[in-house]
Amino acid sequence: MSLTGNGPTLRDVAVMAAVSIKTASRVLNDDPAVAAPTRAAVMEAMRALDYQPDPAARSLRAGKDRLVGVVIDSIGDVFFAQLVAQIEATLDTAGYRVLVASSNRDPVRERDLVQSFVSRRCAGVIVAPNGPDTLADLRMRDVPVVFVDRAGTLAGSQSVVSDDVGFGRTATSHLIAHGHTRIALLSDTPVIDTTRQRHEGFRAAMAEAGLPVDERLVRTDCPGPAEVMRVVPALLGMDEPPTALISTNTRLSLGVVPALHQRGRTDVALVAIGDFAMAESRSPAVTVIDHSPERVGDAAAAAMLARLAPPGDQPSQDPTVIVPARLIARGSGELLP
Amino acid sequence: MSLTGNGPTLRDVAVMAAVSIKTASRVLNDDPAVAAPTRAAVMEAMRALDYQPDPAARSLRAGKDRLVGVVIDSIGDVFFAQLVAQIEATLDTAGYRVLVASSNRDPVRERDLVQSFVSRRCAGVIVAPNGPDTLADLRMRDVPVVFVDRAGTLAGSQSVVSDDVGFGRTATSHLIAHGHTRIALLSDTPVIDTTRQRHEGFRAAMAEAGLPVDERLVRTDCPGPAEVMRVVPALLGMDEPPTALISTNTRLSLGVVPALHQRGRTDVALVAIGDFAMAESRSPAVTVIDHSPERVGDAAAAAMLARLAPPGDQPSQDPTVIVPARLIARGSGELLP
DNA sequence: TTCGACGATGACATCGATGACACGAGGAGG
DNA sequence: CCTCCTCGTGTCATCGATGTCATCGTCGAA
Repeated sequence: MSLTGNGPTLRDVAVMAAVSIKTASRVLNDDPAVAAPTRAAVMEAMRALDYQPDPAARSLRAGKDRLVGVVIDSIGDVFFAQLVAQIEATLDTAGYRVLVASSNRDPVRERDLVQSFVSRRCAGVIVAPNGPDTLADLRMRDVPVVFVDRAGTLAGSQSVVSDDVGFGRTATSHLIAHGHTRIALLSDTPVIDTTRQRHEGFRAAMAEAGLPVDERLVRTDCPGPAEVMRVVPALLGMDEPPTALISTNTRLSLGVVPALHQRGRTDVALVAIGDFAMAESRSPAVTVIDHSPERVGDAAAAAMLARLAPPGDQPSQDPTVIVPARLIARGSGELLP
Repeated sequence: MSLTGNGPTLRDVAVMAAVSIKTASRVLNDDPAVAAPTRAAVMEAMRALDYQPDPAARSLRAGKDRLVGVVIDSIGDVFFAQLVAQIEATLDTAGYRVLVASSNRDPVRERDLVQSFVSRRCAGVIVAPNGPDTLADLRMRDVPVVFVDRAGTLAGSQSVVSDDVGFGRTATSHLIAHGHTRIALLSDTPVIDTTRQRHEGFRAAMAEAGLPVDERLVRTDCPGPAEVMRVVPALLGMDEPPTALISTNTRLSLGVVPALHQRGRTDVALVAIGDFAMAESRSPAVTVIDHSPERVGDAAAAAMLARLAPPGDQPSQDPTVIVPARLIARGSGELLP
């Protein structure tokens, strides 16, 4: 009597087909060394019993499971939700299942989650890292790791990131091209890799144009929409207020847009990094830099599948894949000072 | 030599502590029948080796895994993303991991996913069902099922849904109270349970007010924002156009709002079912009925944990938990005809 | 005719952990 | 002083599948 009350096992299939368990297992694994009639009998039995292999047993014996762990900041964040959706879709075609967990930006939790995924025999792990070397010293059992959104450091791993420097640079030079010289940058802490790089792009573009950076306009104290709604009025109330704003991520845009709206400031130029729902239907419509979660997710999943493929046809990829920037001009970024 | 190159096993711990594997296992499972010094020695060994139990082996032997499968329409959908985030957070406190998969509204895929989760020995499954009886005839092994968002039918299961009839009724009577009599309902197909119930609430409110329902204003042909953007102008172009709109879900609101905006129609009343980012910062701000994914998710996870608790302290809950409606008046729903 | 090769299949151990049950030591009760 | 019981612990089988190696025909080559 089965403890689990579970469905039929390979043993049941074997009995019904009058072969040994091993032979049934061979059929299950497409082992060519099975005579055609035998194979047919086994397959028939599997169908008749509606047999389904037990992943736990397989995983235990084989040491691998068709499972990919995904650790991101939060599954509730729109960007990551769409990222995961795409990862799931791409991996699904290869028969992999997705285990998700939110790190809440906590490097320790991130580490623990990855370790637990590895212990769980995940075939691979996709991680949005919170800082450098978060995964150092883990017993990785050669489980392939792909970092997304932010580059990670780990021997043999691969990163799929966006062109964050390009994001910052493109947004900035777009505004400069429209005559702006006092440009404010709204961002969370530059501890985050992507944030730092967007800053870098901003400064590079300013330098290239020979413009000075007023540090009072570089705000790194905006973790979320609530803070932004306080910071924007403060900026606009300065003696020499900025004529243009750059919102460095979608979460912040969700604060910048209402803040401007509340004050009826349709004259302040704005470029948002990361597209968002209804950006098109504002007045003016919001110019954004498309930070497509789908493209990043698809690239990450593809990279993972490549590493999961049987060794030999390893495409030996670049250690870092960069998804490029794309500016979508809609009006708010084209306002003149 | 281990096939997996994995970390230490219980055997290693046992050897180091100079006890049998079984005793080590007892310590691991908090079996009281272990002498204090022995327990201490084993724990010390576990710490020293940084031992981590193998979920696959446990799951195989015990027939259960600390994993809860979640099957929703799409993890990319904001509503479900937040729902899952909350589920994850609540389950995490009890040490459960989340396995997610998107059904894409396909009942067959939904069925397969649930079956695969059950075969995988998930301790429980949370499902947003796509139609009645989608899970009939599955070998469920007594795995508890909790349906979310839409009620499901399955012996012994539980549903956590929103008060969808109430959503429809509240939205409608709110508009009626502000003098509207020609109210258009924008929705996707009433095959979806929640949609049907919102319709029901709409008709009930109309009937209670003694108002006739003009069937031309009841649009069930809006699967997404794109269609809505065609339908809204068509409605407003009628001989006797509606003076108020009800958007029955967030996805549609993302089309209704731009559609009205494009035409500068700030005079049309609107109540949206489901809150969304920046609903507050429109002109007029959008009156919504808060369809809080967090509350639904938390209730679902709590219900699951209750069923997962050791039998005996089963709180014998209601088969259906209903999260109530809450209208947030912001302006657009209070416009007069 | 005999032997080696090969094709098809099965017996058995194994992955890491837990359940059933047995066993030895020591204390209580007759 | 001898049972009987309890406590702490160990032995063995088991969960469901797969790797290793043995076995048994059968057929072609010497």
